[in-house]
Amino acid sequence: MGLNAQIAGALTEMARLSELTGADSFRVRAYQRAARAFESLTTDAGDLDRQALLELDGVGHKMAEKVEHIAATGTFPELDELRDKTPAGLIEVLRIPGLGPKTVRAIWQTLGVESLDDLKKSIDDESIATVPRMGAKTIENIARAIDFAASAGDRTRLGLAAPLAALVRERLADVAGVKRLESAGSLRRGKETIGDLDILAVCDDPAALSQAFCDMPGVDEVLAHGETKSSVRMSIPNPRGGADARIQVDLRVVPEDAWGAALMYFTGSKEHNVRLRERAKKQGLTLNEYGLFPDDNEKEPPQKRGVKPKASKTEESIYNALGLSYMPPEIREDTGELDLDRAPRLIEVDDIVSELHAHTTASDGVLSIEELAKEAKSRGFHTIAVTDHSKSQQVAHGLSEERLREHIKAIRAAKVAGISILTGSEVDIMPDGNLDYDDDLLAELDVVVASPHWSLQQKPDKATKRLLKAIEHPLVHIVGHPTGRLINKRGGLEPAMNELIAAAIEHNVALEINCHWMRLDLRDTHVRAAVEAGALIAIDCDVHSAPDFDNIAYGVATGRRGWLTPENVVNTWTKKKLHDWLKAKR
DNA sequence: GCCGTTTTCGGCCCGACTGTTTTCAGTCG
Repeated sequence: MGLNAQIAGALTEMARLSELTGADSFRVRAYQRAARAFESLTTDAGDLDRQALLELDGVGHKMAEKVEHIAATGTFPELDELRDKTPAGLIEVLRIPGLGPKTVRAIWQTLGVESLDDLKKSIDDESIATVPRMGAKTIENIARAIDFAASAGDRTRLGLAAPLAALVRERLADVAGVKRLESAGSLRRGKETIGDLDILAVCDDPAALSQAFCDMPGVDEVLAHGETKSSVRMSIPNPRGGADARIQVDLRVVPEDAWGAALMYFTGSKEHNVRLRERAKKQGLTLNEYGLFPDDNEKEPPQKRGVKPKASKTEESIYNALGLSYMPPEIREDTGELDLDRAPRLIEVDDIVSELHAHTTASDGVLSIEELAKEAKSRGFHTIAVTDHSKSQQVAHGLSEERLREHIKAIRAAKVAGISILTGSEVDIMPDGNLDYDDDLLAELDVVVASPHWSLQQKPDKATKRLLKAIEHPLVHIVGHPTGRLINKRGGLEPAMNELIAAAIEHNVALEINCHWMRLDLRDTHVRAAVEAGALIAIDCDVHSAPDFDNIAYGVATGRRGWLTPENVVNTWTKKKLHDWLKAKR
């Protein structure tokens, strides 16, 4: 684990433990905010002096001192003190949906519950009923929430959540009187994993919509069933067989006039919304999910008193009324976007006109060279590169030198009208940083994508050297999925990303955003660092079959989360510009 | 614990829903 992650982890733990011991909520929020600053920090915190630490959002003198402690010792005195006082098992109890710090604290102090197992026992022997405000219904809900947490497991990956959300919207769109329907939440912000799905609707007959929602196939539990809000739990079939994943889906029906305010509110992020409401307040306004209103300090909310909002119908009108330009959902994370005079023109799916990382039946793909090229052509691309695996990837039928030479001939012979087919390889970066083919063979290829596939548990300094060596190689164009992580499965390499980015700029190499929803590698925070430094980015689908081209949406979303604009993305370039860049390395 | 174009102290976003109560505490987003 890198230092930044370690700092973020320690501060998050501090926040959780503080909640459990009854610290005031503003102090808890301060720890959470500082933790987020280090989560998204792309320089190594160890390289920052006191002054630089203080410049981070949400870091003051006391926090900086604690951070320096963590860097030196892995912990800090206040955290150690709280760890001594608080059972470690309570953190997992806190993760059960519906159980907050107050309740966990109560069952801990009155019953001595110190872990999830203790909690289950207290339900079984009914001792939990002696805790204040603990009625039969609450106990029943806790029991169900424990089961749900066990079966839901990790957050759902974007590539599984997005199709499910589309399916839900499709079903609801058939209900009479539905006028608007949109996914909100972290799905709309394009996060790599999703906690629960939020669907927002406008409908003439909210009751019918809500009923249809709760009656959908796949719903196995209804949590709430009202006119404006309904919640269900449903299963996502596992594409590889085995146990289904479960996810909570919320439907909210809102008034048409408040659509923009509601969409903004339910899209989040929470931190972004908090900042917006603070900003509104400073301007003598108040912002809620019904609109932006004049702040008259009345207790009753303005919309209930018939006060006319300054803005509410569209998100753009609300941002404008606050003196801001429209913010694309992907950057609404309170990581500096609210300081912008104008939001950048972010990369879009339609900007992508080439694919430089694709496999055929020669290694582990299912398409022939021609089929691949035709599919790419149908997506409006001017160029497709055929980059099958290199020889070390034996499980993927990686190509020996001889087979690659034959393959090059076959690729050159293939013709599909209207698209350039380039020869290439996704060549393994060996653990020592050498490549899997000799230079004279690599020099024959139009495109070289160098990727790490194994030995992915190397120490950070070794991983950095390994990847730097590949970047410095004069024949390499692109470094594919640079960390090799698999979301929710494998952490992958943790190289010093800033060094890689600096080297990539120096050696005119593009770093890949691999679009597969299990990878999304580079991840959003890495992209942000690359964008700030001005590095080239390749957004590629790592195509193995035709539907893989659709993963482009996830890669583009990841780019947008990193504030990526089209100019530095090689896949947006014209054919001439792209081919000139490739040839410059030959 | 952070922060300052009203403030170096005294604020720190807003509302819905649920379940427990009988006027509200806790959780969530």
